[in-house]
Amino acid sequence: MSDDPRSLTTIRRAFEVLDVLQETNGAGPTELARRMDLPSSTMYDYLRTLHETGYVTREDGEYRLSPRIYTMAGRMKHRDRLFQTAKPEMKRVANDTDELVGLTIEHDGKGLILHQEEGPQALNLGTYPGAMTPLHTHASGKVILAYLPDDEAEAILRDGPLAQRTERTVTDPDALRAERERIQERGYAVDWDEQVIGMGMIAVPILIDERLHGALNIVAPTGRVQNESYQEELRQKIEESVNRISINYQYGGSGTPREP
Amino acid sequence: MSDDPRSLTTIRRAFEVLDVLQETNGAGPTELARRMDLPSSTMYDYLRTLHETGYVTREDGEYRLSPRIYTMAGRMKHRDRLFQTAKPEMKRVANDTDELVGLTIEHDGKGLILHQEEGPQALNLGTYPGAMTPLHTHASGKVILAYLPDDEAEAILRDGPLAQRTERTVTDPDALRAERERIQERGYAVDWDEQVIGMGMIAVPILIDERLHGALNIVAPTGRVQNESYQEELRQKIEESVNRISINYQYGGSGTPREP
DNA sequence: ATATATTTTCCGGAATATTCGGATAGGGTG
DNA sequence: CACCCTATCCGAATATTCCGGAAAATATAT
Repeated sequence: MSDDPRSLTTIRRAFEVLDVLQETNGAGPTELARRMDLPSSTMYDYLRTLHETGYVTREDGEYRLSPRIYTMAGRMKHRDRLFQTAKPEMKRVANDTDELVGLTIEHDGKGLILHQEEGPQALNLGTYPGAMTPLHTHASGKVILAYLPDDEAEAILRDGPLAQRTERTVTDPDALRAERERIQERGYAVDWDEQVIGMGMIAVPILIDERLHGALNIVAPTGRVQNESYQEELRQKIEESVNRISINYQYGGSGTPREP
Repeated sequence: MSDDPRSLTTIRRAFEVLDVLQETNGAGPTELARRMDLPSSTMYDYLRTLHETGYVTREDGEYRLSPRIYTMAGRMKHRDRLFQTAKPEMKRVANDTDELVGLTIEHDGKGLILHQEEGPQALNLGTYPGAMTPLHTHASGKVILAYLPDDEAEAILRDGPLAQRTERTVTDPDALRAERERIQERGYAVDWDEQVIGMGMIAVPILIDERLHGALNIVAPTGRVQNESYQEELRQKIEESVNRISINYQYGGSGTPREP
């Protein structure tokens, strides 16, 4: 539990409380104390303090995560230049194609959905902004793997385990290494049924100044993605979109929009 | 600084560090230590621990908030029943009217934008999900004030100060009390130029089981909102939408969607 | 209604985790 | 190469956390 004797256990525990609160969806000191194996008087002190900070709410004896988290995340996203430049483009493509358009970045060796725009009829199979997924399980992640520095990509492939999400998920490191090269040559990646059955994805890297900033992808039902001409059409659309994003990112407006 | 001697200062400080990190957008121990008036060795301990938790990243000596916040907020939102039921309705209205549709909830005496859907051409004047604003400065907030229990509303009006956002912002408590009553009678609120010049808003309460869950609103340029027949049209659309939301909220599907 | 069980909140003192000055190492700049 | 600034490391003092147990509050059972 206390690995490094120099790290502040009080802080580590406080965040563990947040994690547990997220799972329990509202609980009292006793239950939380049980879950974390602490005296409930201690848990009480933690909850009281977390409540003071505003990140935890207390309603009739039940403590839960406070919507203040939304404010922190929202502000951060609002100030993110990649998000700001990508968003209008993603909207355009989503409305144009009526599919689901996603923007994924790498964080901590995993894929994190930074933003998503859905066309009016687009189907969404349970992915949402903020969700983290293993990189090797979908086209966006594989694009990221392909354009990550070799050593980082290799570390991810080597240190596994590489989760098997569906029966089509590629989990063999050598197969994934081969795919990295193919993606680097072609400049995009496609998958279907590898993360979720019925879901296909086309993804291209967002490279700015030679540096990988993320991947833009379109999600469509497997059937449609298998159709080569449609796949080609979608691919062109997101490639164009990425071009505009990278131009606007570099030469575009002020950067940070105003605050309300 | 240390108000209540029984609250855990380590936790309070840790969250203050997060706040400061949010403002600085990347900084080293020394700068952060200066800002919080602490020895930099102490700040180092905090940063090191926050980094361990995963909520802070360290890249070449610069510490910053980690995208992990997105994951926490995203999961929370994804599990929020009000959001889940409102979202498809908001999309429909946004595409139908081509304006900006918002869902605001009350938190800590202020208005918090839980979600926003923009029509393809909708203009967005700097509001974003997660943003918090004083309730008395826009239609959504006033609807919430009107349907909040009297004592809570009164506390907000009494304890001021009521910020003046534009020259049209209503800051007189008595005027706001009168408006509460009018809103309760009519069942909706309208404002223009009260929060942002050029921005008009129509808002209706989301009442489920007699309890206020939030407010749904449409934002449009002041000029369009001043047009009575258009205003009426928009109002009807969000009222219908709220009806569907409240029905689906009560009798709708499973509740929590699947995780990816 | 009354009794009983359970949970939340409060409190004081012991134990120990945090804190801070100072030492060291690392980076950048003229 | 010397200087300055910053990040990191360390050990000892002490202010904080932590826990057991009491009191209040709440829920459940009789």
